[in-house]
Formats: sequence, structure tokens, C-alpha cells
Amino acid sequence: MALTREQLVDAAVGVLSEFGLADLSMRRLARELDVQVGALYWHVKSKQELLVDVAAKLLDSVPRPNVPTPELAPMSIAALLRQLRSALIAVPDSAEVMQLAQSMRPESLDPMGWLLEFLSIAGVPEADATYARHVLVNHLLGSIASHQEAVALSAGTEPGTVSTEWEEAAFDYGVRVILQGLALEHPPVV
Amino acid sequence: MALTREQLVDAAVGVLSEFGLADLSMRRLARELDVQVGALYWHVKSKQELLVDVAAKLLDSVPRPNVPTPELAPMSIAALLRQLRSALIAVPDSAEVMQLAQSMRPESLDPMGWLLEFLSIAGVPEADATYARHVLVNHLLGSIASHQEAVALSAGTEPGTVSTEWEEAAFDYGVRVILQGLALEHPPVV
DNA sequence: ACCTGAACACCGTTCAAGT
DNA sequence: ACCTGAACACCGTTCAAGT
Repeated sequence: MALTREQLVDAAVGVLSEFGLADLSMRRLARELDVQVGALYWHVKSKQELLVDVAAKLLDSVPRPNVPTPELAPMSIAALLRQLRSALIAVPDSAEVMQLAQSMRPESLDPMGWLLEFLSIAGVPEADATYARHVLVNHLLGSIASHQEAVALSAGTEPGTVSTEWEEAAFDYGVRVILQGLALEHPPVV
Repeated sequence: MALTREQLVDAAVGVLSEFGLADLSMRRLARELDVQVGALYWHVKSKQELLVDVAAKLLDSVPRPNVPTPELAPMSIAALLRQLRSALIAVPDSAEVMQLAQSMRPESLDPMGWLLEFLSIAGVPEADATYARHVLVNHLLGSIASHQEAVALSAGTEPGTVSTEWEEAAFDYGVRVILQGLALEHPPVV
């Protein structure tokens, strides 16, 4: 049976999750899928295009939340950000991959659309909503990136030494600060 | 005269500024400096180590601001962030390089220390200041990264088409939101 | 339609050996 | 102390040719 684009994307997600972006080469994927490198280029135009699909797949596990009322919108936003974080935090270099996808094909990332919608519902003026989302997404991806660089660096030393607690506290703190700065009442810490 | 580590770092900053991280290879630097590749590894332990030095050099142009009074601290923070932004915005992939340096050798980046200091002066509790800095730095580097990916993508199409205005407005908006969320009075837009 | 084989133009890092 | 020469083990992308 012929190779499909889906199999290719799945293989890429697998390698990324287990070994990180540095090991995610077209040649390695070809080896893993028992084809020649050139075969991959029949299914995707470039490695970049493949990574955009990988990014979308990483967010597949994040369910679309119910549309909240204005009072509940800030809590929904915080909850959605937490979901995005937990979908990405265990995948090495996921922040980098997401950033690429965001600038190459933002419409392929559904949850980012929801975020904008909820900000509007929460009362952020139309003109500011896109800015506001940027601040939140920068915080999300930034937090993930520094967590993962910390993990990567501590890989040499004793394992399991990265304080997950600190990272999570820092993340939640940031979300609260930003929502508060947007003049949305910040949700209680869950 | 023998090659120095400084010359190596300067050459790296040059290539990064002109051509970006993808073109910043050890082999290219060697060519540019008229030595064999191996020679570079007498001066630096690895490419990563070189990039940490590059990151520090990129911030050399940012002067240490005077230590502000508590009332002026929020304005100093906003001003410092603007300075950092303008030192980095024109250098392709600078956000990526900074993120690496931050996690590998944070103490090599003086302005990050100043930021922490000013947050304290502004009245952010000791326990929160590091979190707060993270939020601000995530915003700074995130804004720069998305600006630069936009520039990179539009390089194929008509040039000069990236709305610098929008990016700057988004950046300032974010800084205001965060400072306000920290319960510091946000400074007037300068 | 889908893939192979082979090439092109590259990488980072190491290290014996030279001066 | 500082560098060369050469090797090792890789990259992404293209494309004629095969089935």
C-alpha cells in the first residue's frame, strides 16, 4: 500500500515527540517509513509545509470549548490556554513548530480562532482583540519554549530535575496578569 | 595576526544581521575569516557557545538606564523594553538567538537583570518579580519573532510590505496591558 | 500515480599533524 | 598557542527514470 500524507505527518509527530526537532529530518522519516527520501517530496512540498501539518496535529487533542457567556469568558480563555499548554508541553520544540505554523498558515490552527472569539465575548474591543491574543499567545509559547530549553539543558545532568511547579506557577501568573491588564476579572486559580 | 574570539563573534553578528540564522554556519564563518573550519573550534567550544556571545553582543548597544524612582519605574521599564526591541528588531532571527542565550547563560544578558531590578523598585513583590519579568520578556521576544517571520515570508513578494506600524502598536499595547495587570500605572504612550 | 537512485550543494564536530 | 587537512556522519531538495 502506498504511503499517505497522513502517515508522513504521523511519523513526523512521533519523531518530534520522542526526539525533538533536531532529529526530525526528512532522511530519518524516509528511513522510518521504508522509502527513499525523494518519495516524501511527492506528498509534501517541503519540510516547512510538513511542519505546519505537524503543528495542526499537535492541537487536535484540544476540544472546542462551549461558547461562554461574557461573565464566563475570562475563565474559558484561561482554561483554553491551559489546554493548549498541556497539549504542547511534553512535545520537544513544539513552541518553535507552532510559531512557524502561526506565521505560515494561521488559519490551520483552530484554537487560535476560538481565543479571538472569546476575547470579543469577554468585552475586549474588536480593535484590540488581535493585539490581546498576541500577548496571550506570546506568553503561552514563550513559557513553553523556556520550559523546554530548561529540560533540554538539564538532559545532561540528573534527570527529572526541572521544577515543573515553578513553570506552571509562572504560566498561571502570567495569564492572570494579562487578563487583569485587559480589565477582565481574572478567574480564580483552579 | 592570529584570529581572536572577538573577531569570530563579530563575523557571526555580521552574517546574522545580513543573512539570518540559516546562513550562519561555522563553515561560512571560516570562509569569511580565511581559515579552515577546525580553527574556529580552538576559539569556541561549539556553535551554541558562539551564539550566546552573539546574543550578548546584540544587546551591547542598550545603555544602562539610570535607576528610577518608584513612580518612574514603570516608565523606565517600558523605555527599556523599547530599547531592547529596537536593538533586536532589525536582526533576523534575533529572538531565537536571545531565547537560547537566556536559557544557556542568563547572566550574560545584563539588561534582563536591570528589568528585574526595576520591577522590584516599581513595587512588584520579590516573589513575583521573576514571573513578571518572564511575562514581559516573552512578550518582547514573541513580538520580535512574529515580526521577523512575517518579514521572512514576505521576502518573496513585494518588498517593504510588512506593516511596521501594526507590529509596533501591538508591542506597545502588550506592554501597557502587562504593566497594568501588574497593577503598575501604565505610562503614557510616548 | 507513486517511487527509486543518484546527484548537488551543503552541515557541525573531531583530531592527528603541522608551525 | 594556533591552525591545517581530512575525515565522520549527517542535512534538504531536485529530477530523470522506472513501475
